[in-house]
Amino acid sequence: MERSGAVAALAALAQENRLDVFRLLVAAGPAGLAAGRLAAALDLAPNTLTFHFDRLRMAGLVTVRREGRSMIYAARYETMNALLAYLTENCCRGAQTCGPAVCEPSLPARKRKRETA
Amino acid sequence: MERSGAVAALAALAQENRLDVFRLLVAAGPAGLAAGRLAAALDLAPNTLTFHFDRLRMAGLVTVRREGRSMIYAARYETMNALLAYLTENCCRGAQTCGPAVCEPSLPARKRKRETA
DNA sequence: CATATAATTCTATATTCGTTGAAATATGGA
DNA sequence: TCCATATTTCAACGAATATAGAATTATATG
Repeated sequence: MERSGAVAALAALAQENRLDVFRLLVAAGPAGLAAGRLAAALDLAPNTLTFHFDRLRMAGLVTVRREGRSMIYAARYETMNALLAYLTENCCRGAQTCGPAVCEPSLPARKRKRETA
Repeated sequence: MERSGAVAALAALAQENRLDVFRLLVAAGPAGLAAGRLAAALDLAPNTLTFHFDRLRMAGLVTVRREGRSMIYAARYETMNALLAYLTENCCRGAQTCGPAVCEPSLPARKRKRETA
């Protein structure tokens, strides 16, 4: 990730409602959540939410897919991890002290190629 | 760290010049850098830089101290790490897959209580 | 087709942001 | 004290941001 992409992602997350949206999507995992459900959960007007979704999407932090009448938004872990990598790039250069700082779905242990159980 | 603090830190970093400033400070370590040196390095007007320093300082991302005629700015790793922790909080809940995501000075291996060498 | 649901688009508006230029403050040295 | 250096403060301005209201598009169902 380069600087402009990092700034875009940071700006997208630098807003209370969007940060809430993104955290809910991260917690929701790859299945994502319908726009309406998020609107209800966060008590936001649907058009306001659309505005915020656009920001998140332009920053590459979420994806959308249509499912019937609903639009399902889901977190893009790849971008999130690239951002974390960019932010920690200048820290403890070369030392292993710094963890990889990765973000993965919260509830992945279902259909994975058997590991840890 | 709570949401408002995270938003403040994200907003502070969500600007090209400020992100550059912060990364240079992170790379510079606890010794920090004089405002003038950063102004020269980034080719920014001194008053513009003051504006950005204020944002970073209000977000708790940097500290200042006077040294002669110069103002020395330094990164606050503590806040940076709290932000990283907040961002990765909802990721792979409970799994060790996610690293600790910490940010420490780049060149610390000098006066530490002997470890790893 | 008519209607309800889900979400988006468009327009407007108050607020905040980033930069600039001029003036002011603080420190150190002759 | 006088002057240069280092940085901040103040005022102004165009640009971007976040929200709200009204109208529109898309999908499903009777």
